[in-house]
Amino acid sequence: MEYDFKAIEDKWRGRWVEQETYAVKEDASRKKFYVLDMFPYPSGAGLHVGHPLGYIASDVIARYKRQCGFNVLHPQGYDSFGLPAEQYAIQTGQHPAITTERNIARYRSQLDLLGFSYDWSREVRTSSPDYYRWTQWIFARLFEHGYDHAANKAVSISDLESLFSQSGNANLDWAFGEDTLNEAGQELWGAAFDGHFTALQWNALDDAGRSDVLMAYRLAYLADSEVNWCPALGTVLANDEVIGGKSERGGHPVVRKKMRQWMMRITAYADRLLEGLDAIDWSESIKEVQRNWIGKSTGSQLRFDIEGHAGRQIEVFSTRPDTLHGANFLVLAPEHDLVDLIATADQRAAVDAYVAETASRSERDRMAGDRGMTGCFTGAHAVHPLTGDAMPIWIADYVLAGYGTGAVMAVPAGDQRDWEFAKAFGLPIPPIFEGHDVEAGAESDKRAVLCNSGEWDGLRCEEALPRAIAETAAAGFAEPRVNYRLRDAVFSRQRYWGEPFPVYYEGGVPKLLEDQQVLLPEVDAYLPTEDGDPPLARAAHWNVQRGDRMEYNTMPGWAGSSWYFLRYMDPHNPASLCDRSKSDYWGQVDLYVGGAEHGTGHLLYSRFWTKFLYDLGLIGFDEPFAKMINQGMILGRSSFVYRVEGTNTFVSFEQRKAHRTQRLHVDISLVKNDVLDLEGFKAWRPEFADAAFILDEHGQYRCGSEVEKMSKSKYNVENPDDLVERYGADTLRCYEMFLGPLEQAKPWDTQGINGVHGFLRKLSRLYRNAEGEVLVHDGTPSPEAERALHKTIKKVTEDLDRLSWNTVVSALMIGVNELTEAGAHERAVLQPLAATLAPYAPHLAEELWELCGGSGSVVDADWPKWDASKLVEAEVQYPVQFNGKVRFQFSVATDASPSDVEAAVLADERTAKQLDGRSPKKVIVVPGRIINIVG
RNA sequence: GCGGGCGUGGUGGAAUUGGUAGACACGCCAGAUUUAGGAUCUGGUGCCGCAAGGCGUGGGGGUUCGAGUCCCUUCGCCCGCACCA
Repeated sequence: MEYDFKAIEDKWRGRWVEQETYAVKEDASRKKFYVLDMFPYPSGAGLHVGHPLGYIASDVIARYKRQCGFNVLHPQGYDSFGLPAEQYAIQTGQHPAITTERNIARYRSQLDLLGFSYDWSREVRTSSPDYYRWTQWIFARLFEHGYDHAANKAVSISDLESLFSQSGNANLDWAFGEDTLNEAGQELWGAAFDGHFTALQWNALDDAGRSDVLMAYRLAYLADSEVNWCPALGTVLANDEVIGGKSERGGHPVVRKKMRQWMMRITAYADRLLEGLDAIDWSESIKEVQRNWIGKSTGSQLRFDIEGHAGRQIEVFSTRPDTLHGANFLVLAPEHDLVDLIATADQRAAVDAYVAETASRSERDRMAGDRGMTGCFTGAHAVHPLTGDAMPIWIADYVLAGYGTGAVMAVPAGDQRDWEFAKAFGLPIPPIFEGHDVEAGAESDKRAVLCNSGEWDGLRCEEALPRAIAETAAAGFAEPRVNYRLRDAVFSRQRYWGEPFPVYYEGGVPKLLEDQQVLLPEVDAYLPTEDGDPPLARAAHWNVQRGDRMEYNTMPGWAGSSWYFLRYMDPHNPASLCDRSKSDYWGQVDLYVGGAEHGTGHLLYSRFWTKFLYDLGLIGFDEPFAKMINQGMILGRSSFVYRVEGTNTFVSFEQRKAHRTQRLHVDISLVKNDVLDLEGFKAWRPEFADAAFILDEHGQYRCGSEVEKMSKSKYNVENPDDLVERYGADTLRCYEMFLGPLEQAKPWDTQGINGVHGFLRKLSRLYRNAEGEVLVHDGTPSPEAERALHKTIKKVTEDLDRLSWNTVVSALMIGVNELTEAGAHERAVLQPLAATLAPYAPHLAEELWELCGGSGSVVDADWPKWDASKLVEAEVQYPVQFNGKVRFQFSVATDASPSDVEAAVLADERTAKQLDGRSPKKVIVVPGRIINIVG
């Protein structure tokens, strides 16, 4: 056999393990390259052909860069804490560690089949105590740090304590959140301090009081917050784990509930997370998702007095204070604190009814899309700060309680929603833009020129806005303000299978427990206790290690995945999470490959933790992933049969319309070219054993088909193990890359794999014929063979440099086709060809490299360089256009100058024929490309 | 509604800075070979036309000697966010 892929792949897989081919070490004399895959959650289902796509792509680049002389770090590991293993544990009593271990073993065996160049000695697992020890350590540092906006970095809480004891909290610009304090803390903050305290007051506080105050400054803090509680899963979910009111995993209902939770003050980093996006090479769509998620808006916070409520004011955030002259009413969210206070007697019943109605229908209606404007007048009025005019105060559910201050100043001439509200309730629309027809809709164009706006008349937004922000602030009724949509992240989960917190409580005060590692305890069941405490509360000897009790919650799935890329650099370090010398050497991930579904989760949190670790001086860079590529999904091609209703008769695709039919998925292994294997179908499932068929004119049963997501229930899953068995790993690797651009979603088509398999076979035949005789010899290659080789090297190199994985396979195919035609069997050609093939088909490349007498492993073979002089042909063929249409081909010496070419082509008889007596107006010669004659 | 992306043969796709549109494959057609296997080899294959030639990158318009590529406009599809003040 000329291409015995099975023997070849077994042989080299074994050698690589034996010789530790893929182990890497730091080497200061060499340039590094770090290629990383998003590590998988080891699910029980195993891999389908879609999963390895990104791994193959990153492996190709890792191997290419290594051949180019880089010291390449290309590790793999497992995100092994998570819900499915826990769910399985609840059902079966099986410890999640055992399930996880088994799934990892299965994953590993499947990955090993594909010939990846991972350095497995660096494997990490987030659920291993040696790993989560450092996740806990990072948490502890977050607990011990706050964020100083003046210094624009994380700063130690102990520094803050000494500042407090010297001068209270005056003049500090640290990130804090008074609204997330617990009751005692809010009491202290509001009643005792009114937001400000002196050194004297601070020094007089007891341990619990100080803890309450400091909590408002910590980056990891405890707060009574509204959380997404999922009763079915018995746990809290982060916002990005809730989709349309249902849990992302399992689709269970989620409700809002107030709970005391650990939180992460990611909002402190909002600005840096936003700015950092400009410096990284990610897809515009993911950057945009993150920008939207952070949702920064700049403007003013304005205060409006309320008629008849001296001392009370309504605070409003606006990005367009320059339109203040057009504001003629206020709108509060129905949940706003002041609604109850200001509603007048005659409007109270209506207000109460509207508030109740909003509360009851909020969930479902929020999803319903556009509803008409609803709202209700409170009867109260505010005072316009510039004109003193009375402004009616309304409530409406288009104003969200959770954003800004939960109140807006309505400018119907400038905001479409305000305009619609004004129209719906017959409120006036004061014009504030020159030439604007207020009946036609709001003026959203920022280039519109203001009028009826006092000193700002004649200005556009660009000039008026900064003045408005400054002047309203100077006038004393507003302050410049930046608002974010980003919320702090909930960091507690009521689960078993996650990192335990290194925290105990003493008199209700949380303290770090760090002189020994807090390990995940054994429990008798993986469910909450009868009191509703999380599963960890069941652990009898564990739950009081110090103080009164341990923290029973565990950390969310994203904790371990927020820093794993660092641990690969120094995976076994017992003294620190990653030695600074190692992280300085390996640095940022140069290429990160993974799915796009983590835009607001993993990819935001890991940026946040990276910036924090940078602030602490633990690493020297503050963005983890310099460049990222998101692979598209590989879709399955499902096949369908059509059962005539109420019978066991199946009708072929074309004739199905003549019957009332039911469409059923059929296993794709029973279908070839849309034609059903009838006997196979009958044997597939018992109920089809006596199936009858209505066939088409060729006597065949033709199936319908559709491209959908791969899933077991659709019987359209292609399994990589089977394909490796039939075609070999090298074929599968090449084929997955050949399918199309990596980032694009594309359907899987098993038939196409034959073409790629044939290519590798044809390539093998250059080296060894069907009888197994070696054809490689030391003769001098023909110019055609050399040209084919160097053309291929050039194309493959350039394509890999621009990460165009799919076109590389085409280039190799063309090269092999040309070399076959040229009968090239010379070592001088075939040895570099093997090196060029190595990133895509490493097993076969090793075999052929060895066969050519190459030294060492092809993995370390120098990447071949193309020789431009070998590419030059004596003559160039020019397509000759007349008025833009190609009429004939014209050969001319390569070294002819453009004017020589012009003269030669004009002298050609075919040119005369095309011109038919006319004289050319213009002749364009693009050297090496094209000739265009106008005339 | 807003944001991002994409529309090229029967299919996946190629065309990197404007320079022969459809490379490379799949599929299909024809032939060869082979005691039917999901094998191999050769040739053909965008559309119309016998041909010369014409038409062709969702549609319309423009810039240019030349447009899949740039500009304007319009239609359709996919993804994300969704009343963010």
